[in-house]
Amino acid sequence: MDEFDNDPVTPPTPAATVERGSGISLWKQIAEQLAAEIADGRLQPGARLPTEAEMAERFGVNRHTLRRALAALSEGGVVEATPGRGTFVKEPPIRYPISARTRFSEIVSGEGRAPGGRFLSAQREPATAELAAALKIPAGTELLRIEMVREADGVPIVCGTHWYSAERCRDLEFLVAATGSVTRALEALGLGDYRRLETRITARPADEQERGLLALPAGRVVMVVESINGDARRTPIQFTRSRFAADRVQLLVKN
Amino acid sequence: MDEFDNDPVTPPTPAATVERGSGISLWKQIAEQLAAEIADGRLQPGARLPTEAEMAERFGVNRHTLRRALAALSEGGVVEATPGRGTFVKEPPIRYPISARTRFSEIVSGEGRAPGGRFLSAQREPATAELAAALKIPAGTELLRIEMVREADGVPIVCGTHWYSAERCRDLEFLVAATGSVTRALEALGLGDYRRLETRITARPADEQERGLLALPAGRVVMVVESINGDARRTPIQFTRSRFAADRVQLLVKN
DNA sequence: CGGATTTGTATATTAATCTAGACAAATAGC
DNA sequence: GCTATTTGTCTAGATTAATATACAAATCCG
Repeated sequence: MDEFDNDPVTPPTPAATVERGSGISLWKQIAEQLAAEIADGRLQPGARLPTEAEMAERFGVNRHTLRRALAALSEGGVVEATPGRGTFVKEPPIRYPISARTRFSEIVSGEGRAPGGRFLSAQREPATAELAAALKIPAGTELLRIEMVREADGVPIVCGTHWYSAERCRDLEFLVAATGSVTRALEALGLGDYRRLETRITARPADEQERGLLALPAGRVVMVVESINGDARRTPIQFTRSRFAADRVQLLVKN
Repeated sequence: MDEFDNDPVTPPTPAATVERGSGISLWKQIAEQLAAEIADGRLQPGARLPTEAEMAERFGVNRHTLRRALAALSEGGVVEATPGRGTFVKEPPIRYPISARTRFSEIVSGEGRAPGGRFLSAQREPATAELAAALKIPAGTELLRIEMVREADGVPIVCGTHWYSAERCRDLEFLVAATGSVTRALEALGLGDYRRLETRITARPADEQERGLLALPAGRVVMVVESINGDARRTPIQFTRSRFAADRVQLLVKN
């Protein structure tokens, strides 16, 4: 038998200990410990961490030291703090593949989250030169413009503008409102099999309207994804400009 | 193709870099890097490290910082520094099993090192009470006392005193001197199959004589191993008191 | 609205880490 | 033995990490 046997001399501490003078700074030790708790699921995404004061006491450390640990985690996008509310484990970004056949609800479901969305507005307007070129139609042709916000588990992910050549889908706006799904509305019109023909991606700070729609604090970034979608014969039928909340989505391009 | 391709933009530095403000102190980073070099064989046991000044420059830190890294390694028994000579990668301790059949030369050979030894002296003396009890003979019986030092790769490992009951092996001392091996000398006397009957282990600081024989600096420790060895019929024929240099040997007791 | 809670920010102080330079002590080679 | 080299030790100062308080600002709840 071992001299130390199995005697539980050390109390079964819930592992909230740091070691001073070890060559690893306290904030780093704390950050690693919290990151581990998040990584192995003891702290679920969306969960609220104890208050800074509580954790500082738990680790036996000053609140400022603990805050530096949180700052490191926040830097790495692992947690997010909001004044007055607390610090929360960040939801992992949705992995959003940009492929020929890309459907929001399928992707979100595939990530184990509940897809949703809001229909904002629909109106008719003439095609600008850019839209006309993208859709290969004469400039000034009347288009149907639809504004939408799409959500996962109730949090907005992307707001987007869709333009349809109006003559090809006269009742689309009503169908979208009725079914709540662009995909299903298009299916009803026999255009269910649309596919991406071209996609352009860029990014910039979210403007005020986007921050409102996506519930983003100031300074956050949106990824702007413009795509031209066509039917089975690769004829352009739709142009979309979507703005994804960059810290909630990771666009995935397979090569 | 990746945007960064395989262009070797960063020069092929021999990995002597440290990161400031990373939450890990410089000395720790250096210690870990050196330990890695030793662990993966880039620095062989016995090899001399560059001078402190050189390494300090290589890592871009002050000599004191580097010294703290070396202190940590020295603490862990990974390196050893001697003034005026340099800092050396420590030889790993010989694993020395204490079993019924324990032969120095076999053990050292088994560790891939060259066994050796020096015969120091032989004299006859009467048995003390302790020796008499161990060998189960009357107190005062004349014993043969032999002093030896045994080495591995030329570095002394253990100095030992052996007592034999003189009448059973009158010419042993000459045979040992001639063959250089206790084992072979005993074999010549038909006592080759001696085995450990009992072993007692303790430790203490090395005295002056031991430090001389084992080339130990002041303050080092010897493990004192007393064993009673017997013949095939378990009759005691030999008592030994060996002093192992504690930092060169690891005694191994299998259970 | 108003109070309680919680994160954010500022300032000052103490402790740990790193730097700088000088010199002593041991070793090796001539 | 003498000199150069290398590790050991000391003192002093600069930089970074951590602590201690205090208060502002945002959020939540009744």
